[in-house]
Amino acid sequence: MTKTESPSPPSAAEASESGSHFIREIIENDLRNDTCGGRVATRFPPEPNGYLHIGHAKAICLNFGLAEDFGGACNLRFDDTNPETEDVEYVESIKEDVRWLGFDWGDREYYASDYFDKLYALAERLIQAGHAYVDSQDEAAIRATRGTVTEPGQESPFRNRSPEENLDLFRRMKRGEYADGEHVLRARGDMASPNMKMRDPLLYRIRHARHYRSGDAWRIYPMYDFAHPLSDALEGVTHSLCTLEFDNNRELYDWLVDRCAEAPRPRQYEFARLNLDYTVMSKRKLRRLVEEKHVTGWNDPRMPTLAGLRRRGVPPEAIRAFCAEIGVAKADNRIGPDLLDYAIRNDLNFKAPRVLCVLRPLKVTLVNYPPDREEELDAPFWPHDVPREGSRKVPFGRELYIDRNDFREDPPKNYYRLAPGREVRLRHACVIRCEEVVRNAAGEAVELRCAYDPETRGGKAPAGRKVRGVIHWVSARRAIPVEARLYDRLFRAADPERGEEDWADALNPDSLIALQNALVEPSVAGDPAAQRYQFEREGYFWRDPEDSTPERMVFNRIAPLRDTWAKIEGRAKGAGRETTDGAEAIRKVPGNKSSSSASPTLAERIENLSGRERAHFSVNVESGVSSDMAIGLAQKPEAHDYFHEALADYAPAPDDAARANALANWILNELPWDKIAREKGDLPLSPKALSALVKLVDEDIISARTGKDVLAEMLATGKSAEAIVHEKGWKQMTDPEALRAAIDEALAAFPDKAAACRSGKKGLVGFFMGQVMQRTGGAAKPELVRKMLEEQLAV
RNA sequence: UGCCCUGUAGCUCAAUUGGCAGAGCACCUGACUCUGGAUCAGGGGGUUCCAGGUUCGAAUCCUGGCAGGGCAGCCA
Repeated sequence: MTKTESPSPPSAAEASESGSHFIREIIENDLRNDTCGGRVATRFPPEPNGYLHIGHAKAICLNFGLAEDFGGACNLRFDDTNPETEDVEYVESIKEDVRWLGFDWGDREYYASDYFDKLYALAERLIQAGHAYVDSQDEAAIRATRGTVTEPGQESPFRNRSPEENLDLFRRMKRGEYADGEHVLRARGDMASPNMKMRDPLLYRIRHARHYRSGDAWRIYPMYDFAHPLSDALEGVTHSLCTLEFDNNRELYDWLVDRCAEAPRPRQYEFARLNLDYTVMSKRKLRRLVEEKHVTGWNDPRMPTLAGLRRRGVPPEAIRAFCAEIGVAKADNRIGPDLLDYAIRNDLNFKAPRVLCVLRPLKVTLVNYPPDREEELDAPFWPHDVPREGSRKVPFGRELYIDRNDFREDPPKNYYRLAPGREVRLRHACVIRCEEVVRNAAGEAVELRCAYDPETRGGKAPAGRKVRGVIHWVSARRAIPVEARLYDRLFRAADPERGEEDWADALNPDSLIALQNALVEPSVAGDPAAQRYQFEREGYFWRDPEDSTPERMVFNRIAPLRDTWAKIEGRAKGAGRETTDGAEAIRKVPGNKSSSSASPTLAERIENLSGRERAHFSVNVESGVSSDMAIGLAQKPEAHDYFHEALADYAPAPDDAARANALANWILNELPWDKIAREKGDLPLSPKALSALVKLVDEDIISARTGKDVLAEMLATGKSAEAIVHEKGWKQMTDPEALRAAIDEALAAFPDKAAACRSGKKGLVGFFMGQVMQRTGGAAKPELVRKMLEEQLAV
């Protein structure tokens, strides 16, 4: 028999684990352009002050996955720069979790605390270069002078100390001559920067505290913003991936790397962290759940920690598949628990042998079965559609147990399990009919007296006999009593962190249901502790690694099975079983996407112009451009000047409104102002050169589309429009004969699409436009092509 | 109210960089079945946040708005 788990399910193993996303694209680009030293080095940088959770798994899969995909390596680096919160306990748990997920950091296990000497030396260099200073203001003063998000800060009175004095003070800080908080080392940034992170950020603080690794060697400790980028540089990391909230820190990251590291330098990229519905993910909140005993510990099976998921029985492969499934992007996201369940089931379906376990027993006596008789039925471990072999013997006798849920006194419509007078099949056994219900004083069913049909044993069904329901069961005499723990979402609200009312109030009181009287078939008795099963029709289970003993087995439900009956029934009752009440509503609130607030009218926009802009606006209107564009030009002084220079050059008809508009269009819409501003550069194109280009378009020498290509070429090479058009032979094609040929060619190449288009799929005209433009190297006159295409395709 | 990031199907993401708006999950229907599981086949779902503009053609470019998130720890 093959009961052991196979390494990977066929479906999940194929897909590239880290998917395709913007970071992968960046890396591919860097490799192509050789901007990262021809290699890829990443790192996973946890702070050892808490347990890893499934959100970290996303980061781990990303960093290790990318490194592996590109033949690079991923370091495990502990970002341990805060002695007051960190501990080896966490280091150990983190290492265990990463290993468990299946990643190997080889000998690249690093600690920021191991870099303290090097970091200190870099700090001294920064001081000597005048880039950092010792500030002796107290904490409150520093906070008060930092300004706010809308107001600039003020410079510290200590900001202009000499490098010598700074160095002396810093060294004395290091020697421990000062108390906590007396001085700090700050970067000389810009107290007026719109980015708060650049307002002379703190680099070092005094902390008379014992560090779990460096002991009492240091009295000063670097801040994250200092240690992190420089640790990356020290390790030769090329791509430093972190979550979105560090976006603002990137400017500082670059500032430090620019001053302290050589090429190839690391670069930081940010992605959105994972948010899971019905749970919390921040370390502080998780810690609170533990400390207030809402859960039994960091590894409580309900926790989203990797330790919790592991204890629940979730296979690491399922978590990796889940991470691949959710992707990597920059948009905030919330993921429903169904996706994780899906990943777990998908994995376990191929790994977990099926056995029978009755969760809520209800006695069944087979009245026509001999009291002393007992037999062993052969039952395969795997369903027909899982290509694995193996079976076990299941004891069968006169007295059995079935699940209470599989019997209804008063069955609803479409219920096809057991009910008075009804038949079901016992899985792997035979068909029984419920003849009599025995009740206790309260009127509850305590036993069903049933008749079994010997003709139906071993899966045989006498001709014409159709029994829809199949239920699971165990032998009363031979089944093993066990505890089964059913886990559900920890919170009732989809996003418990949202809203100010105490999130602990949203806890789900039924997140753990411990069934003390469950009964499992005896075949599981000798199995290894890590064996996972599917309890048929119930879900995936394994032994709780903490509480299960051979004498008293305790099973955790890893994930339930999909339950379409529950869905049908829930629908019939109107309300679902669970927590959909307020949860769905809460989920929807933030979305409120459509907002149809009107944008300002033209008049209002003109009204809002400053005096100077208004003057420009008038000039523009006079030169013939539309009000809309006149405003646009007026609001962008560079563009305004550029326009008028170009227009002057575009004579001989300066009063020609069409020409002025064309020019304004090009200047406003096509010139890369954004990029110019970003790179603080000049436009590498004279107004005269542009007006020459516009002239070519106006005179129909080239199409507008080609014009854009020409513009790109001009910006790249600095050549004139005429030269480029001449060189590339980009003159516009207007000859109907030639166009006809290109169109026919395109239509012939995609006959099915042409047919689809003729029969009404209008969108395909665009497709054929693209084809023709491609075939003519972009030279065809588009208006003409479209007209001809539309005629030909009769749309 | 300053700066930054982000808005594509119910959810998570694509869309070869301006040329047919797609996939997985979820949902619905059917088939199969000794698991109401799995599998298979099919289906519904879209104002690509909004409004303008450029273009033969815009999810993609431009302008203006709206919404959500982040930033004012001597945390990371």
